[in-house]
Order: sequence, then structure tokens, then C-alpha cells
Amino acid sequence: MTTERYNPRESETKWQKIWDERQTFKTPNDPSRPKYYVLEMFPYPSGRIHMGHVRNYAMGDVVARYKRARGFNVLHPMGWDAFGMPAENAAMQNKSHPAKWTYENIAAMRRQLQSIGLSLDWSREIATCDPSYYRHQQKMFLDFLAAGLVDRKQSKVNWDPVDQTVLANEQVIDGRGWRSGALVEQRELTQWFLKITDFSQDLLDSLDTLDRWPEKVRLMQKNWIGRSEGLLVRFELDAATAPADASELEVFTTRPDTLFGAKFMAIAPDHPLAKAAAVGNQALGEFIDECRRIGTSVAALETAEKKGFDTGIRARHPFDPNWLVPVYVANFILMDYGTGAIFGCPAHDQRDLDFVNTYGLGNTPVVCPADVDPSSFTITDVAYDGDGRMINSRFLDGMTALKAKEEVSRRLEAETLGNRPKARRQVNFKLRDWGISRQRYWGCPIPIIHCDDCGVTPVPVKDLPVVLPDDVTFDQPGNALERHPTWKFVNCPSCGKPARRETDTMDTFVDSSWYFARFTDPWNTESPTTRSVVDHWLPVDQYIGGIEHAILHLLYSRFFTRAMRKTGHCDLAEPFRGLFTQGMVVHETYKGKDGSWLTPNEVKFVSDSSGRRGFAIVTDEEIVIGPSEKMSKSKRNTVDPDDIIGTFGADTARWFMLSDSPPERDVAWTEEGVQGAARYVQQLWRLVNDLAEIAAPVGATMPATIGPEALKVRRAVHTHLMHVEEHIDRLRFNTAIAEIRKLSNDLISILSEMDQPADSADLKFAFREAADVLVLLFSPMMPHLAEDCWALIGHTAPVSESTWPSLDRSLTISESITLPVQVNGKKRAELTIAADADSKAIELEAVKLEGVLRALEGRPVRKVIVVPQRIVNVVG
RNA sequence: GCGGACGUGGCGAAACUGGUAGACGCAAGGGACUUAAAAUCCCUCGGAGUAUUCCGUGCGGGUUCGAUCCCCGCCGUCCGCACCA
Repeated sequence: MTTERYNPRESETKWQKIWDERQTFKTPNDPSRPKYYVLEMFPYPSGRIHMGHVRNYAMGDVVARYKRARGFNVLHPMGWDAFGMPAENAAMQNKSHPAKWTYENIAAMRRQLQSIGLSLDWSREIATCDPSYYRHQQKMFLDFLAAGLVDRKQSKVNWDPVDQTVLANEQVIDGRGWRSGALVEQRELTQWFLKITDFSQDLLDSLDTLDRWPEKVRLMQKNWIGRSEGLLVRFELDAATAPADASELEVFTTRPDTLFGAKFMAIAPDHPLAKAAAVGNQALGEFIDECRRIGTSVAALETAEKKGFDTGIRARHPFDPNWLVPVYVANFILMDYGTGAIFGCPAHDQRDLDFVNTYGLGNTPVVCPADVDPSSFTITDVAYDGDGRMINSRFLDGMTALKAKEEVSRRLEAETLGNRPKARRQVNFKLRDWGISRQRYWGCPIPIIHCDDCGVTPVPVKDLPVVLPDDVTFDQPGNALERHPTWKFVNCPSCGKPARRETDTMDTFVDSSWYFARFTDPWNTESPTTRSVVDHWLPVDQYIGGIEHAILHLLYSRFFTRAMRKTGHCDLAEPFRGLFTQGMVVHETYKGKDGSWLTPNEVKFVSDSSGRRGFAIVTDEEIVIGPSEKMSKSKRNTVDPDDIIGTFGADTARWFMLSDSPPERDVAWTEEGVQGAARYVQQLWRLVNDLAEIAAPVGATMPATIGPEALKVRRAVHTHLMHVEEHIDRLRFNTAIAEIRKLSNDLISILSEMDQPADSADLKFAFREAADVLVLLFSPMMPHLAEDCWALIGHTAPVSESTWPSLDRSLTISESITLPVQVNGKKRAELTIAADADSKAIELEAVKLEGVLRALEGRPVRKVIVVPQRIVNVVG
């Protein structure tokens, strides 16, 4: 019998149209049904989707379709992270407008996404650059401001003097702007900040509750938040050496135990005391300037040696007024951590040791490791930062370092300097407040008006949204809003006098910090969220995206839900209950003799038992096959989803993306692999055609008696069904797919081994069940093929609207099992026995087996270990 | 430097986290069908061996009846943070 080949191109567009017409994936806000919210990180509308998107959305779609079939009301929306620099750069190049570029890209990418057959509710689509979205963001900014969650303060920024904008740290490469190549300056600018540090402790503590997040991401966030417990210690300055106004220096330390090992104090170049000391000290002033110039770029930090400059100031040791410690300005002290000042204990801190070794200040070990004789313990160029007992430390000697920490803290808290305690305990965080001001046009305007009389004045809510003007030009660098002839000139909403709009816009990370909440009711024109709706849908049950967002996006979103809760926009702290970070799509690289990269389309291959070689199609020259790397334009190893879908169909692309590697790991796109997936599409099509011929009609009831052949089919079906469920539940798509292939392999071999036509009622029923289950199992991965197969086997409603098969667990347990039998840990025999046989019966049978007796070589059996349902081990 | 993850066939991987190592697939080799190719179907496929055998999960030890999995020490690869006092 011949079956026509399955034609994905015709089929896929047909079913996409049908789903659309039937509104199959439209999700009502129906609180009566159990909900499931699955979300993939929304894309930036760069113009075209890439294979990484296909992988990401294929995973989310499997979860969405699976949960839908299992009876959940599934929310699976899509939108666009649409503000950002690339749109402005494109506008500059094309003499166009960022909005035009962005919306054209959105249209193109929406079409591409639709060709993948994703089960998305497009009626909820949002674009963050649309005033209908960002107006609510402006409202929340004002609410945050009123709630004390917004700050406006001076801060140091990376300033690109050519592009005239602030650059993020990631945009500074070797001290130069990534676009302009200009030397980046450190500037003090007044910036808007969101006070994420208000939640430092909670953001840290709550990580423990995120048990469905990757451990790696939680750890990265933990390190980023960077909590450390320590002591703030006030050192009195020697009046004879200190500047007139300065009487003390406060430092932060996590090692108060090492106070008697102090050899110097060091302060940041921007520390107020450094500035005071530089007055009338030209050499010191020059040193400070030099530190500033080198700045804090990564390259500078890696190579810069520890440098310092003695201010001449001396500080008194907190436990000994006669002990004077020199105060240095040093280039490795950060002003924005702790107090911008430290005491240096070189024996137990590598940086301090490097420093004293340059300036000849010496070191005194004060913590001695347990296995070392204190009298011979010396430090030369490796600091000791481990545990031990105190030495050379007066009243601390003999204590453990831990005890000494406590003792020093206790004593200094009790002693006073100028009527205040000499020290207090403090918790410090590395986490900084989130600077959101960007000197860009294509972002969400910050709804603030600056008035000479009234100062910083919020835009009244009735005047929202503050809309970006359309008539802007990009013929010169800098912020188009700033130089717009009229936009920024408004009257003060408070006093009515002429005033100016804030021309900074918000960091685009703000846009993506709450879009998941907006999806729950994107139709609300009055408020960012509708409380009854948002509280029902959130948290997102399964969030899927790239590991590159492990810190910023995910941390900002966690902050945002807390801030939204505080301002009444939602009622939860943690937005993402489950997080999954998928791996990249990589591809081999091809390099010609002349060192130029070739695309996969420009190369042909020859494979035989000696290996695989590649040749340039045009020149026939042999090329070098390089390692698989992330798809990139520069290495020309990209594969275009449109081409793949056009050639093989979306189902094949989806199947291959999910099948080859575990989802969290990188997957290598290969021509052979995608062809294997395409072959399987045809194999399934043939199999379902064969089943359609012999299966009982749709909805046939189970016959009273099921013969052994039919039982075999049913057992296979339900066993594989059980395993596929387990794999999808754990997001193990690759093993789910292996399990589906096992089922189809089983069915193919059962069909080929049948020597008689399946005309008995029980077999017909079993094959009906097999066909239904098989199609339903692969329908989340290959939905279009599944629809055609579903229709072929007689169903009238789409498989996308059908319910998941119910598992009969009794069919997954067989009457007899075959256990491997080991002798001394090595497999020597197999034992087939009743599944419910007890351990004693198994033991008696096992020691009689021929293979066991042979391996024992006449030795007596000393012990038999029976692991139920698993294995038998005979020890002898 | 600090923190973390990972090393299994020619390749991607699996092994229900202590219980038959290599499922499922890719590539390769052999065969059937065909004038031929594609497609399809059958067989082989970790190494050695005539074997009902031995060896084998980066390397070296250990715990255990039994270790890819747990412990100790190395080697290698990748990732994150980075002068955070």
C-alpha cells in the first residue's frame, strides 16, 4: 500500500489559518478554571527571528499545549521589548524614524513567529514602545516616587563625549565607547534611581523559596547582592597631622579580629578626607587625578598595581592611643562600598599585602593556622585568610578568630570616642540602587517637570501619558528629546510658570520588569494591572529564557513586583515560580584557505568511514571544519529559520530543536539532524496511515475481553504514555521525544510482525487507542502534523482542542518481571519471575540459576541482596 | 584571585541521583528492492577475543554486596563575578 508523502508546507499554513479562525488559543480571564501561565522571554524586534528564538518558543509551546490538553486554562502571550538603542542607530543610518523601523520589524517577526505554529494568544500582544503600554509605566514611576522608592542623586557615569550619552558598563570596551570609539569620561550626573536596595535583604532571603529556579541563577543573584556582615570602626585622627575639619576616619571591616595586625589605613581617591588632605599638597592632588584618569575600566583593574600616597595623616589605633597608623590614599579602594576607607592588615589580606610589599610597611601575622607553630609563622607574599588562633594580639591571644571578632566588636561597641561608641555592627551589600536615566530618545519618558521655583514636580496623572514627539531628527548624536525645539518646554503643573520636561528616558530594563503582569489584562486603559486578574494569573508558572538574563532582568523583575505590591498594583513578591534557562543554538564554523568564513550553504560534505570532509561548492577547495559556536553573523554560521521552515516545515524544525540535546545545554544545529527529524515526520505519517486502516472507529468502547496481542499493544501505549508525561513534567524534552520514538518503533514492529489482519474487536480497539495516544503525545511538539493525523484517524475537532489521554497505570505493571542477577556485583544471569514475588522467593530462585552457580565456582552463598523490582546480587 | 558547573562510543546523548552502562537518534559499514539514484526495509556498530570471557563512564585512591552517581587528591573544559575590605 502506498501513502502519499506528507506535505508540511501546505498543511502548516492550513492549520494556522484554522486555529486562527477558531480562536483556539485565545485565553479567557476565567478564574473558575485552574490556571497555568507559561511565558518565554519576549524578543527585541531586531528584524528577524533566529534559531535561538525557535528553540525558546518551541519549548514554551510544548509546555503550553501540554498543559492546555491537561485541562488548564493556559496563558501563553507574546509581545515586544521594543525600546532601545538599535532603533535609534538604525534611524541615524537610514534617516528614518525609530518607530517606523521598530513597527516594521515587529510585523516581520510576528509573521515569522506565526509560521512556527505557536499556540499564542495574540489578542494580548503588547509592544513596550506603545503609549498604551508605557503610560502605565509612567504611572507606576509616579506611584513609586510617592512611595519613596525613587531617588534622584548625583552619580558617576560613563560618558561618551562623541555620542553625548551615558553608556552602560557593558558598552564600554577598553575604556572607549563601543559605537564611537571615543575615550569614555567619568562624569557626575544627576540621575534617577529606583531603590532596589530597600529590598536587598528580602531579595536575598527569598532566593531560598525559589525551588524551581536553577541553582546557578540563584547563586549568581546571591553573589550579586553580596551581603557581608562586619563592623564600622571609627579611628581618631591625630590632630597634629589631620586637616582642620577632620577628626576621625570611619572604616568598614569584616575582619575586626585582625585589628592588631593593622599596618596602614587607606582611603579612596574620592574620599572627602583625601580631598581635604590634597589642599595645599600638590603631589597628592596629582596622584588623585591620576587615579581618576585610569578609572575603573576592567582592563585597568586587571593590570593596575596597588598604588598609594601617604597623606601624612596619622590615625590612632582604637585599642592603643599611642599607636599611630599612617593614612594613605590608594587606588584600589572603592568609594561606593562601605565607607570608602579601610584599615589594612597585610598578613591576612592579599591586596593589603601587595600594598605593603610595595611601600615597605611590613606585616604582623595575628591569626595562626592550627597546624603551624606560632613562633615560626611568617608571611612573605601570600596572605593567610583561613581560620586559626590569635597571636600577637594582646588580650585576644589564644582565641579563635571567630571569638576574637566577637570580642573586638563587643569591646569597641562599649568604648566611646566623642560620646559615641567606637564601633557598630553593620551589614553591607554590593547591590547598588538601579540608575534608570538614559539620555536617549527611544525610551519611556520620565514623567517629571523641572521648575525653577517648585523644583522637581511630577507630571499630574491626568496628563499621562507623556508621549514621545514624532517630529525628531537623528542627524546628530545625543538625545533628540533634549534638542527638540518645543517638546520640553511646558508650564509647571504646580505654579504655572514656564518649566522644562525631564528629557531623560528610562532604561529599557524597566519596560521588561513588569510586562508579564501587563499580559494578564492588556486591555485595561485605566491602570497598569487589574488586581483581581493579575493576582489570579501571577506568578508565571514557567518562565523560559536565556541564562544571559540571570542577574539583571530577573533581579529587576523581582524588585518590580515588590515595588508594585507596595504601591498596590499586585499582591506578590516573586513573579516567576518556575524558571528554566535554555542553552544556545550552535553551529559548526567553516573557514576557507584564505581565512574567510563560509556559510553552511556554501559548503558540501563527503563522509565515509575515514571521516567527514568539507569543500567549498564554488571553488571545490577543501575547507576547514571548525568547532560549533554560537550562531553569529561574523562567523557566518547562522541558519535562517525561514529557510528551514520553507524547506522542512516548522514541525521538523521544532522536533529537531527539542530532540537532540538536553534543553539547558547548547544544541548543535546539523543538516543531518534536521533531515533525521524530517524522515521521522514521514515515518509517523505512514504509521498513522497504517493504523487508520485497522483501528476501530473514534470513541469505540472497550470490548469485554482483551486478548494477549491487544494487551501487548495497550501495555506499550500506556507505558510510553506514562514516561512521556514524566519527561514533559520535568521539561526533559529530549527524553520525551526518545520515548515517543520508542512507542512508534514498538507499534511499527508489532504491525510488521502480525501474521493475520487485525480483524478482532479487541485488536481494533487497541490500535484505535494506540493511534489516538500516539498523535496526542507528539502534538505539543509537532502540532500541524498532529492535526492532519488526528483528522486522518477520524476525529472532527482539532487535536489542539482535545484532552490528554488518561493513563491506565495497571497496564504499566506487568505480571512477570525479568531481574538481572549479579554475583559479587557482576551480572551473570537473568531471572524471570512473578512481579509480586517476595524477596525470599526471588532469593531461592536466583541461587539455583545456572549462570549463578557457574560464577560461584562452588563457593557457598554468603548473602543475597534483593532490591525489589530492580536487581539481585548474590555474594559468595 | 573568588564562586560554580561539567568530563560517558566516531558524534548528540540516556541511565528513574547507589542497582543490567550506552536507551533514543546522527554518522558509518554490510545487505534487500531498483536499469540507476532517491525513498523504504533488514543486519552490524565501546575495545579485545573462538567464547557462556575480560576490560571500559578524564586520572589515582577510598567507602559499599554493588559506584557514571557518594568521599579524598589530581588533570582538563566551560561559565559567572571580579581590588566589595
